[in-house]
Amino acid sequence: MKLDIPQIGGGFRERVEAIVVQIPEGRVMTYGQLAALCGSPRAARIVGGIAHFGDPKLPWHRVVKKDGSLAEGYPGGMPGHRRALEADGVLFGNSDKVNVESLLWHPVD
DNA sequence: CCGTTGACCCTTC
DNA sequence: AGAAGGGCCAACG
Repeated sequence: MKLDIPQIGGGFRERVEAIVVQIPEGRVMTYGQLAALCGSPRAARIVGGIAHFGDPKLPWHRVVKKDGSLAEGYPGGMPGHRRALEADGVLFGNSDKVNVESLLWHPVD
């Protein structure tokens, strides 16, 4: 046990969740992108912690790494994460990564 | 207030 | 292109 991610009292976690819940289907975002939008571009790790202890109802499966690789902590590991993205309509190539440059979404869009 | 931790990111070999 | 190490920031006890 470590970072339990406390209740909504500061704003960082609330801000991140607010963005993740807005990610449309078939699109993906990077932890660094979310962190930057919330005000801390270097707090990508914090976003990851929120992803695990945050609201499971949010589409965390649409959040991937900067290079397009999937999260290892996701339920089921990379395969489980890949299935979730495919369910959203995201197609994978021969690699276990997604085309971030093409699927990367932005809240202003 | 200080130390520890993490679904990461960046630089370098 | 892949692997290894260090650093970053926010939150808990």
